[in-house]
Amino acid sequence: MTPEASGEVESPGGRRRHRRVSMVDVARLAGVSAQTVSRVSTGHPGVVATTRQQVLAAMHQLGYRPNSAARALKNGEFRTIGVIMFTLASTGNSRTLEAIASHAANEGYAITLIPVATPTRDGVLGAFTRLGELAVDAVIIVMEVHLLDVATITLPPGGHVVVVDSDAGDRYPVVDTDQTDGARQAVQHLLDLGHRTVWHVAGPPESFAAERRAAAWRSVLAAAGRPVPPLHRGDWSAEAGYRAGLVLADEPDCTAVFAGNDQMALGLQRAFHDRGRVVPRDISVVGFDDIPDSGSFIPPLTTVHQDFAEVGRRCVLNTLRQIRNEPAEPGITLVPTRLVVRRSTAPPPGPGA
Amino acid sequence: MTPEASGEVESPGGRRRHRRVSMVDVARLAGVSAQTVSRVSTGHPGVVATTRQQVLAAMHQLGYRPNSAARALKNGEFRTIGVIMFTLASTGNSRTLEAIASHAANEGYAITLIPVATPTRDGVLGAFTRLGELAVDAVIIVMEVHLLDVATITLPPGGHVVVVDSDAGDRYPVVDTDQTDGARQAVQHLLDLGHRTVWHVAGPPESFAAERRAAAWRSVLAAAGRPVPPLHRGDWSAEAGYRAGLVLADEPDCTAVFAGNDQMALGLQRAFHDRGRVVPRDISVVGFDDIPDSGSFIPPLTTVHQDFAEVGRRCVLNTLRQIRNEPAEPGITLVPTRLVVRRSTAPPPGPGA
DNA sequence: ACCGGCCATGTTTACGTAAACAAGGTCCGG
DNA sequence: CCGGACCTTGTTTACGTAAACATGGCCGGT
Repeated sequence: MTPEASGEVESPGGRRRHRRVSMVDVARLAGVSAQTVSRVSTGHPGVVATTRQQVLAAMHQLGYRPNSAARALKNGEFRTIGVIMFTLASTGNSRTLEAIASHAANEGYAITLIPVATPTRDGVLGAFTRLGELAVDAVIIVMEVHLLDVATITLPPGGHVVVVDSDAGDRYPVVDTDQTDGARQAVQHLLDLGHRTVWHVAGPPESFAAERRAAAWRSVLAAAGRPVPPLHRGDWSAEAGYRAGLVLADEPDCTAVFAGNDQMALGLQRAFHDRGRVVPRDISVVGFDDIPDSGSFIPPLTTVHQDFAEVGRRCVLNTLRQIRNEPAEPGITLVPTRLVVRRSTAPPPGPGA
Repeated sequence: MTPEASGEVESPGGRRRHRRVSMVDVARLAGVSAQTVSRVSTGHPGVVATTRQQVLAAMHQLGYRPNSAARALKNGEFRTIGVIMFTLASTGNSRTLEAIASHAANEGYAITLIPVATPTRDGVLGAFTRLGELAVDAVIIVMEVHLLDVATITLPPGGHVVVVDSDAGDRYPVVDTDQTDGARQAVQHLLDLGHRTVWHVAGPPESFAAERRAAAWRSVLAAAGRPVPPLHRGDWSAEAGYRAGLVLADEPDCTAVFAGNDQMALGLQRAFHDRGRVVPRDISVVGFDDIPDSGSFIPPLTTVHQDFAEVGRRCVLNTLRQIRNEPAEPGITLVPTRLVVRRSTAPPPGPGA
């Protein structure tokens, strides 16, 4: 409650820009040189214990904090990783970001978030242009949309880039969920239950993830010699899933649907409910993502669990390897998925029902 | 990593240490002084057009990018805002962060994300300790949990702080959704439909938002002279809502429930569905947040819409005012809410059912 | 005891930028 | 035709830190 508890060297003239405490101030108080303060500050060995204590005491008394700008200028590194994201609205992106941030923090790195508000080519290029002058040592690009070829983008400083959820050829390391295997598990699960085939409501065609899941769906059906029903498209939203569901509900031989994500699965379930098609008795639904709510859908959704935390962890790992000039995992790092079976899937209705 | 300080590995065969292009390099190429390059770089007036063109050409040719560390050191400002968040898992936090990031970007500020992984007192204090050396001009604290009094926290550099969704007394400016009015609208809507009273499933007691919503719920009922049913608690999760719903479904005179957020409302709906209580015929449900999925719940959820984008905008506004030493909006800035009526609410069942 | 080496600490310097000051040129009025 | 205001460009300096180099004291071996 006291606005100024311990009156310090703070200028009494009001809110005047009080100069920060620097190493020189600490050095003067401790009776040593600035270099010794630097050694203590960086944990450098070769400072005798008594001196170290004096310096630490002086630091504490003055409230000394290292100036990261000066450090960055001197060392040529910012201990900061830039993260470029198109939106935080999707569960996947925000969970990945959270994992990136916390793992980076563990390694002593801060995260600078670079939002690309408008997912247009110009918006992206503008962000990359400004990137060069950003105080970052490396960049993680979370690009779920292939608006432009990542390989054509100008390099950020130092050329340290890791790409998530995208396709960068072999130019940059890529970390991604194993979309293909996840979709395979989903479709296989439905086939194993006895469904003749599986319908698919895919995400938008500009999404890499949507394309991979759709391709896997097609290939599993083809491999099993099953007919491939017409593909339905949504935009990841529950509303789009609902619209697709209204159409699918009228397809008499549609008994199993693999939705591109959980939100569209939610819309599907509502459409089937509205049309009187009971899930899973009449029709089975599988989602993708395993968002926290999906266990509380009506009925609880069988879905493919994505390990966003692991994706974030591997991103940071790869990024730090690049920064340290260690060999990064080349090519693409795939994070495995896991099918979570709940209550939205069942064998198809018997023919003599 | 070995802590040995010998690590001066300057491998001559390896790739050259590609030193960054500085103003001096540009100056040399353009045949001017470094100061002139600086003037062009900062858009300073007083450089004749022909000279400016030469400098710009040289910059372009060399791929010059200003070194933000040197700028920060010189100017004493980083053009960066730190954002402290406890979790990105909640819709509200990630949407708020996104709005903060995009508005800050519009003003030429970057966002540094500071995650507090463990919401313990030590975790928080640790984050604040490290804060002092972070390259930020101001800090926005999104603290939905009152683990410790914000007022007791040591000041970040410059003392520029804006708090979201919390209670900082009058020490720092606060921006928050108008929780009280939102909850009032929800409860009033149910009373207006003819319900005798409204039950409430609140968020955890350590959440400011949960407490405000519960208090408003109580006060509206009291003002209307209605009985106040026992309070149920959840942890914001759909699963907690489900558990509360199983209990409430057995309360014969429970015809209307106000859930502390949409996810708990989702759980409530599933519990009522499992218990054969039809929403909204037998029982009405109102949520809070208006997450994108809530329009696709079964039935579509009536809920209180929060304008997270506006919260983020006001945060940045207030923060920049502080940085610029302009008078900030004092006290608390409340962002209004809006009731979105969908299909989970209806008049109570008639007595002669 | 002497010398060489090692250890703790001090001094110098450079990182890239931009404010402050300096210098040279132009132009206009008197 | 000269003085001074103004305009463009150059030079100096400082921001805070840490590597590189310098210094001086202590200790052990011969």
